[in-house]
Formats: sequence, structure tokens, C-alpha cells
Amino acid sequence: MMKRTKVKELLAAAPAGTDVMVKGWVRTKRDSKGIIFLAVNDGSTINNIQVVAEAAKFDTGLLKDINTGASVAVKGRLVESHGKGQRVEIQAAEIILYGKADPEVYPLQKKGHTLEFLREIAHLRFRTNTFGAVFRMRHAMAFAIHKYFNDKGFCYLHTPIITGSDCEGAGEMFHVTTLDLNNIPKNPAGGADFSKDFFAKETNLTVSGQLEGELGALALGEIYTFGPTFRAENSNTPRHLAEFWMIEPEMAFYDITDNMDLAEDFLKYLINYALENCRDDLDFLTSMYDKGLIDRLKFVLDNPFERITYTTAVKILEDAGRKWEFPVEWGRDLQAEHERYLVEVHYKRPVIITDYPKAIKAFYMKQNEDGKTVKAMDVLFPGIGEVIGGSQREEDYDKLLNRIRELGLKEKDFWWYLETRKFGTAPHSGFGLGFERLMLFMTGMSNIRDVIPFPRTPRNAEF
RNA sequence: UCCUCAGUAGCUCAGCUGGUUAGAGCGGCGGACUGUUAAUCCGUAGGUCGCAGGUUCGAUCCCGGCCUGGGGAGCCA
Repeated sequence: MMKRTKVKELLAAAPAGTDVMVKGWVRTKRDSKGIIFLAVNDGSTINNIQVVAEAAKFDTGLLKDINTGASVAVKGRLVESHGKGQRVEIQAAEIILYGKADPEVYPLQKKGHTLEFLREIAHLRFRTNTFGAVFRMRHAMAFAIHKYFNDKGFCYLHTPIITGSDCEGAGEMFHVTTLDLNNIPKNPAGGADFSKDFFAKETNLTVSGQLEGELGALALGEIYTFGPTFRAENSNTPRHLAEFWMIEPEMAFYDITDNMDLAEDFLKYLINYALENCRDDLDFLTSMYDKGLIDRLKFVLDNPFERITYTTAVKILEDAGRKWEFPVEWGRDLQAEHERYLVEVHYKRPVIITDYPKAIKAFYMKQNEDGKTVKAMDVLFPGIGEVIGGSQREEDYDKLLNRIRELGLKEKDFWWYLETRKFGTAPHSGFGLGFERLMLFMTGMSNIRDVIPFPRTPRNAEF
């Protein structure tokens, strides 16, 4: 019984005339009189292996049924190619057809398709070069993230997907309930009676694992989360999803500078990993979608990120000598046009902005001694904007409690969070990285729907 | 959610400033060609012009509505 060899391995092998078997999907079929060429791909690499079949050796009906999209097993001899396009090829001795793909109705053609069209056939788009490259890279990045943190001694902590806390302020949440929506039990006030619900309280899908992550960090030292998060915002942009994956490291005894150092080192590690391990896919994406992709990855890898305070950023924008659609003024949040100017025009490299006004940042960020700013940090990348947001966390019980009260948040919702500041509190920091935002940068894709296998966006949950 | 552009063959698009039978390239199908590389050459089929209305003798074309998609913005990661 002959064992299957993956295409990636075959393409690297010496054409020694050995008998091999390949299994995969036919990408193209070209035929001449008496001779047929199949390009077979099995997903192990973006490249195809060429199968050469002499028509006379095979059943005519079989050859007619082997079209683009068909799945086959081919046994034959691995030899040096006579043609120019490839080093090796398989001279077919036996072909097994597993599944036909009727060319009259199979939607993928040999010619190029738009990404918009392929989104409508997300169940088949994996079979294209583009999405093969993107999702191989997505896997490689997920693996590299775990490897990075594992090698540094971080603990992968699983934070809950269903949460009972509605206290993030990170956006609208999806409700989780088993109540009969056609017959919702009511409480005396006329609202839904969640005491009758599965968890006997109101629950939602998580918008972030950060608060739970902090609990872990304040015992395990260094943790990270890597899981799905959910936002029920009506955001219709190429940079937002209702369901996306987030990486959130949280480190005890890290201050804001340690935090920035980690974020920069982490991103550069991932870029380097992609350049070293995903070269074929990167070459393809660079030539087909984004001519500057590989050069940009190398540039970001080789140059230090610029680190400036919010106050400095405002000064630069005020002195830029140009009109802004949104006003620049200390205390206002930076808009997309401002971030783009800093990253793409002024510094021409990634920028980390720190020490934002406390009024525009979350309650848990550590307050500076000036009483006006907090130890926040945003990492801004060219093309995609904010890729990382993080901060040193407020470890002082009284300051944290005061901030919760100032903002009118419900103190009792945070009892467990506050207790970590009451018992053995410690300086600590962390950040969040949107995985799909990272993938946009790594692949050169421009729409976030094209870097996640099954995008969830407003009015769209097909597949 | 706001602004803006678009929706015509399986795909990518042209067309009609209202008028008989709506076009191209690619893909499909048939044929030719002993080694092709998104092969090439010849032939051929294929359409509810996004949906439901309105104006009109007549609407794919004009008008308002709705749906879907792209781009930009907001919210954010």
C-alpha cells in the first residue's frame, strides 16, 4: 500500500524516478492532443504539482470528469519536468477520481475572481490561491503567538466567553439567554425576569478577557488570553467584525515601559516568524495584492517604533500646518486622520502614543501624578491604525474605586476585581491585540472579512 | 448609524441622455493541435437588466422607496 506524499514535500524532492502518490484538488486542466496536464493542490503549499497523463492510457470518460475542482489521487513516477514552469512533475500511472466538480455549475474558474464574489462563496474560497495563502498564514501566526508567549514563560489562560459582567464599556454586547423570546417572564418592574434565565442573571458574550486576565496575572505572574470576543456594534467597515479574536497578555510587575517593550518585541517576533516561515504565501500576496507588503514587513521589523506622549502628538498635529476635518485640541481623542498623519506622514513608521487624558480612556488605567493623564499606550500601524491598545493598570484600591464612582459605574459589579487591589495588589500591565487587524497587516489584505474564515458582520451570519 | 458609489450572462464589465432582436472578454459546451503553464485557434449556447412601485403610449434607462455590495466616517480591536 503506497503512502500519500504532500505536494510541498514532492516539490522539494529529487526527481529520482521514484513511485509516489499525491492526493488533492485539481486547480487547472490543460489538454493537447493525446496529453493532459493537471495542476494539483492539496493545501500544503500555495504551489501545485503538475501531473502529466497520456490520454491513451486512461479511460476517456474518467479524463472528461477530471476538471477544475475535482478531487483525485494520482499514482505515478516523480520525474524531472520536460516543461519550463516547474522542476518536477508526476507521470501518471493511475488516477482515482474521488469527487467530480461539474464545470457548468462549479463557481470557481481558472480566471481571477473578485474578493467580494469569493465572500459570497466562503465555503469554497479556501480553494483559491489567495485564501489558501491567507489561512495558512493565519495558522502560522496563531502558532507563533502561542510559541512566543510559551517561550517567555507566559501561561495561556482561558477566560470565559459567557460573562455575567456588563462592565467593560467596550461596546454593545450580545445577550445570552435561554428564555423563550416569544414569552419572556417579566419582573414586577415590567422588564425581563432574568432570575428565570439559565444563569439566574443577565449574561452576555464577552467583549474582552482583560479583567479576568488580570486576576490570573496577579498570581501566575504572566498570562495571556487568545480567544474570540464579540461586539454587537453596528459597525460596517473593512476593519470591524462582530466576532473577532483577541490576544491579551497581562503581566504582574510590568510598568508601562515594560509593556511597550513587550508589545514591540512581540510584533517584531511575529513579523520575523512570517518572513521566515510563510515566504511562498507572502511572495504570492505581495505580487497579487500589495506590492509593498514584504518591504513594509521588513521595514517595521528593522526600525524602532516611535514613542511619544499624547501631549506631544497634539503639538505635532497643531504645528502640522494643515486643516483637519476634526479639530485637534488637548483632551479630544485622536481621529483616524490624525493617527494616519502621525504614522504615515510625520514619522513614517509605527508609533506608540502614551499618557492619554484620563477622560477619554477606561477606568482601570493607572493615573499619572499630574492628575490629568493615564498610563495608556496605543500602537499605531501604517494602513490599519490602532493594532494594540494597552495600559499599566491602576493597582491602588482607593484610586480605582474613586474612578469607578466618578464614572458612575456600578461598584458592586466589580467586587471581585476590586478585591485583587485589596489583597496583595501589585503593579501590572497588559494590552490587547486584535488578531484580524494583525492579519490585515501581515497579509496585505485590505478587508477584515478576508482574513477570518467565516466573518460575522451586521446582517451577515451565513455559513 | 451617516456620507458616497454601484447592482445588466456563471464571472468582470460596456450599453441605452425612454423606442423593434441588450453586447464584449473570460468561463462553459463542441471541435482542432504530441509538452501545456491563467495554453492557443475555430465554432456555439447562455439574460426576470437587484426587488416592488410611480411617471409615460412605451422604462434596463427617469423619480421616490427598499434590499445587497464596495469605499470613506463614527464606534473600536
